Amino acid sequence: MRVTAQRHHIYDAVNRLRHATPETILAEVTAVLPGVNLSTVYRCLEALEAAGLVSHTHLGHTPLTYHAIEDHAHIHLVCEGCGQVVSVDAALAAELRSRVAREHGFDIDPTHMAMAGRCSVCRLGGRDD
Amino acid sequence: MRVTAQRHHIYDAVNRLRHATPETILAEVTAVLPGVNLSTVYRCLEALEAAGLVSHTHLGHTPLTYHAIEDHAHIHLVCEGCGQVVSVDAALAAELRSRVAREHGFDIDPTHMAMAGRCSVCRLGGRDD
DNA sequence: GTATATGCAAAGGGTTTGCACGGTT
DNA sequence: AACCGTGCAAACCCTTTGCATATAC
Repeated sequence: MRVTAQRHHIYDAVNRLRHATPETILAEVTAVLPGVNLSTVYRCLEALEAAGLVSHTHLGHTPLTYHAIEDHAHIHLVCEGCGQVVSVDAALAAELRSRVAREHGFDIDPTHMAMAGRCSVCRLGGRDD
Repeated sequence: MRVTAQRHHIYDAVNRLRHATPETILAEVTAVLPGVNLSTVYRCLEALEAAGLVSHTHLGHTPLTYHAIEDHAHIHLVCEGCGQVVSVDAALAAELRSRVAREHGFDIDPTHMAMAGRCSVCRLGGRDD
């Protein structure tokens, strides 16, 4: 894998940002490397992911989010009320994982897609949307 | 809520199809009601959902899928190898739900977003994608 | 009769692709 | 020198929106 300035800075941006989207990564990288293109960001992220250096999570309605591999061991909870993203320990899904594996032979990765729900504030506040 | 032929047929199509997407619903409805428009499908689904008659699930890379409310009590597992969608009882996530509720005050709806993973076939077959 | 749904066409957001140029190895 | 990565522009897919017409109430 070739080392280019773009890949380097994109990798750095992912490590620096929380819930980094291609757009926020582009903004971050452009500050130090003007002229970078969005499609380059997409292609670099793909390459970095194939190389096992970053990974992505689907949050739902928003664009894909990327994060460093080490940050990966949590489940993302997206509040349908306020959109807030809460991260919780992936170990909380251990029992679900083992039961699904046992009963259905399916190996779940609970970190790859967020789970929807309602945060405490929206739940108590009765916020509908 | 007004009862129109479109809404009626779209509702029927959702009840008939599995993992109904707006496109597959359109095809189904067009067969019996030619000239229906995709945007009508989207708007009707929105109305039916607001009325509590259908609900939708995010499967990941694919378009939204709609289903009848009664069918709703399962978690969708999407295999990253073959794309297969497996449905399992939502009760399997009961412990995860209560722990997250207790520890984070967050009320998870495990049915709204699918969970990614690998089905038994792809796991054993070592399929990468 | 009036408010709401529909069809159509166009726009929108996120992501992917084709191609020629430039940079890494 | 060969190949891979980049910038640019256009295309792509899914979804939403504006507007005039048609329809349910």
